[in-house]
Amino acid sequence: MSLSTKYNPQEVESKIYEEWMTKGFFHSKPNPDKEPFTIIIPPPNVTGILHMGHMLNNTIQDVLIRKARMEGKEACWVPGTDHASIATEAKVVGLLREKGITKADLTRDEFLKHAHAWKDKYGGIILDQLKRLGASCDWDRTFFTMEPKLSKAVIDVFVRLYKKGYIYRGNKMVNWDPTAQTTISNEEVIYKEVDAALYYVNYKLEGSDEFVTIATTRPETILGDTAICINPNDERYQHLKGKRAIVPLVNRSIPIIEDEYVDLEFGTGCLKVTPAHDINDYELGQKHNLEIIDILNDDGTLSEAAQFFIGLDREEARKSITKELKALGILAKVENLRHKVGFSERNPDTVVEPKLSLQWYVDMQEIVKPALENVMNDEIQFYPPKFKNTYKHWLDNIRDWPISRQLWWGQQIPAFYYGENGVAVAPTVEEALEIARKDSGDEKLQITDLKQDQDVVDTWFSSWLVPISGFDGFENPGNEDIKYYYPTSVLVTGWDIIFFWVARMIFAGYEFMNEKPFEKVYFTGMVRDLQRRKMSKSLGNSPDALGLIDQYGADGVRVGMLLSSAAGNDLLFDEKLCEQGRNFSTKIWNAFRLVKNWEIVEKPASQKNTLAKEWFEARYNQVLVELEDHFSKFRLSDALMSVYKLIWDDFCSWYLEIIKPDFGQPIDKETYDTTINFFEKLMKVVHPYMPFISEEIWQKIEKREDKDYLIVSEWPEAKAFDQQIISAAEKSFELISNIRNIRNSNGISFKNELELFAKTSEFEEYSAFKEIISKLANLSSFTQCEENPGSSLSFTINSDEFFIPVEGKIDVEKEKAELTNELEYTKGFLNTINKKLNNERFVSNAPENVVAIEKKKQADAESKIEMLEAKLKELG
RNA sequence: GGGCGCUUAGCUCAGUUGGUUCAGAGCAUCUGGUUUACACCCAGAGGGUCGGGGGUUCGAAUCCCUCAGCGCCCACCA
Repeated sequence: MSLSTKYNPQEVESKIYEEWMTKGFFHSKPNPDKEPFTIIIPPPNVTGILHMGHMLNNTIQDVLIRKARMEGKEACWVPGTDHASIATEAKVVGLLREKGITKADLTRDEFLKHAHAWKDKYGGIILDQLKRLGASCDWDRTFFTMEPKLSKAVIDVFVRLYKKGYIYRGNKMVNWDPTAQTTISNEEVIYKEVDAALYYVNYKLEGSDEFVTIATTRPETILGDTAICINPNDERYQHLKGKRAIVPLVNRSIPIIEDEYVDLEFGTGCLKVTPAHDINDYELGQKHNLEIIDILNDDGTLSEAAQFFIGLDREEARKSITKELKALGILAKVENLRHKVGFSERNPDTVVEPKLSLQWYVDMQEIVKPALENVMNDEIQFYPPKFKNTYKHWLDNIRDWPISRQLWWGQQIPAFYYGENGVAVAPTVEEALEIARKDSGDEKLQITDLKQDQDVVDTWFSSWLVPISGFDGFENPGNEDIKYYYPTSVLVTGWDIIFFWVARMIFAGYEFMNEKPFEKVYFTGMVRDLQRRKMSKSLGNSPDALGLIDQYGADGVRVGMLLSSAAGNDLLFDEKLCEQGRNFSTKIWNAFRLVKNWEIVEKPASQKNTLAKEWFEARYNQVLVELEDHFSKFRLSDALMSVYKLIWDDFCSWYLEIIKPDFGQPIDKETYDTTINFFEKLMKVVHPYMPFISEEIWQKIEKREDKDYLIVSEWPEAKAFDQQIISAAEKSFELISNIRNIRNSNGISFKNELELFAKTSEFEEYSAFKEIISKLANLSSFTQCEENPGSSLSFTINSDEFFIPVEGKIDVEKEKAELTNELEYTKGFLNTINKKLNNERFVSNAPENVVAIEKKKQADAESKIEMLEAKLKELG
């Protein structure tokens, strides 16, 4: 079989993925003979396209799932997409606008028709992109959070929690996104520092020519003022107590109230109170029984209630009113102020407006309890554990969850209103009718008398259920899937959604299944650029994910991403890492090509080859143990690095170089077979990281049976290994390196054979590797000696001395300088050891073995000094 | 304002219970090498008083205190 000189990832990857799919290797079903290993994907937005964050996150999941599959577990990775109500609705609204259609012109059904059409056409592209990455998801199980079954679960859960008293409707201050025109939760508000202005405005006191100056960042809200507040302890304003002031422009008379909430230091110490447009003002208003004047429409323009600037946007109104106040001569001054302003997560340019409104809430007080406890006691383990703190802090301060959204794309809230104040919460209108009739005692109520709530629930109110609803655990609580796969094994997600999603899934798990949703949570970091900036479209610093795969191959990109990403750490993405990944593919391919092209001959293996095989076998098993340790701690980068070095350094640089026949010579069959077997073993351990090239080589090694694919092969089990041969080999390799170093620093070409003499008590050990050393260091002889054979370069390893005779071709002065350096260093080293050993307290307190080690170091250093001095003397 | 975390080589980071896994890795840099699997390569080298200071200890990158710088989360002053 001939192998192409160049490895072509594009061609190989699509072919291999196709084969895996056809053979159904990704599909999982409950198998009582196997241990389940389950991952639920963090469902990407249905409108999304693959970005770096997805690539990192899903590569990690794929590594874990592939390893589990090879370990003989029933590996099930459930993919899906999230309907992402705000994001998707915004997208559809935007597209309709381009066609000249506004949402207001459409009925709910018409709008949803458009939305579904768009989703069917473009939604889920991201899932195909994940296939390019090599994601081995069970695609037969793909879910969509708005598909009928999952939506039904959402509705049922709503009703269930309502009946339990956990869901209520309340009129409170909420965060309002005027662009999307919906409520959003606290978690969806992003605070950013902005440069703003602080306006000082004079309010006339009622029945007087005096005035009081307030400071505000939002002069447009003056129109909704219903009080001025001072701190009762403020010496400056004692005279204002009990008086009233006049709101400029609207000429409303408002009370001057007192509250210690007011900060004496800030502004003038006089606070204007607008209960409709600020959370703190609202609370003041409640406390002091103030009127609430809402001067804004839902879209952020000024309402009739404002009296002035009606229909003008908030920002515009601010400018206009400032002008007006200035004209009236009551704008005392304007200062620059840098302060934090809340923006909408989904519309990053939109300032969130506090707004009083009637919304549905989940009461979190009870539901949170088991969720906190079971993370703190590690029943659910966080990697890295530092996120337990963040989690606890949030849960300790948790507030009720506003779940209604003024959108159409999502699950409509199953609340039906009738009569004056009647509300019936039920999954269907028919059931609601029954409840309504019973509650109201009015048997004549008809379906047409019921009006369903127009809002939908928060997207997270559906995604918090996916570990359960993904296995149909609500409608079919006892089904085989949910019994077998739940709780899932590990959740892999970014720490940025720890509150949005992770915490809420934990609540849901305990609330609805009475069991955790997952055993472990692996938090990935954010992918950033080299300047630590977040990847973003506007910065243009986000590489094209698919472009990277085209360029470096999926394997290359996967390796590139995982080379430097410890759990919880942000990944500073550098395309060079992908290059390194691609180079690794090429390296593996070339090594395979080398071996495959050897001519094979029936003859006994040389001692050198046998030794090399024994050593590599041991080394391989040693690395397997390392790997298990890394994997058990989710150190995926370390595990990858172990494999990388095993293949590149141990296998290619040492093993293959040792057994490589001279040019044009054949190799003995036994060594060849073993080497091919090593390839199989190496492809297994690299497979989770580089699924494509490993499978390709696996298939090229020999003709395989139909089901004999690497993806479903057995993960190798670490066997007991010979530690002795490893350390002996390491000694020999060090010797080889030393000789190479001598060649290098003295300009002796590798082509010149050298003689090597050793003055050591362990000559037997070295000479076992004689053939190997001679080959890799190009020696003509390697013999034991008692004394320096003369005109030699020499070096030591531990206390063994080695000599290489060179016929006057070396630089004596340079050699002398090097020796002197080393002598000085060793003397200094000995000095510190002597100090330690002369310290009575050290000798009497430190454990025996530690003292013994120091004594050995002392002896070694002493003999080394002796030797170095002798050498220097010899050189003159 | 409350909380969490970080600071180790030029860069990105490991370093678990204080001592032989202790000063490491990868990348980058430098030197040398190419008719022989691979320049997407091979061989080799240099580089850090572990942020500063103090303490505990026979012994500290590791534990404690303190200072400085950085990052993040939460709350939020109009």
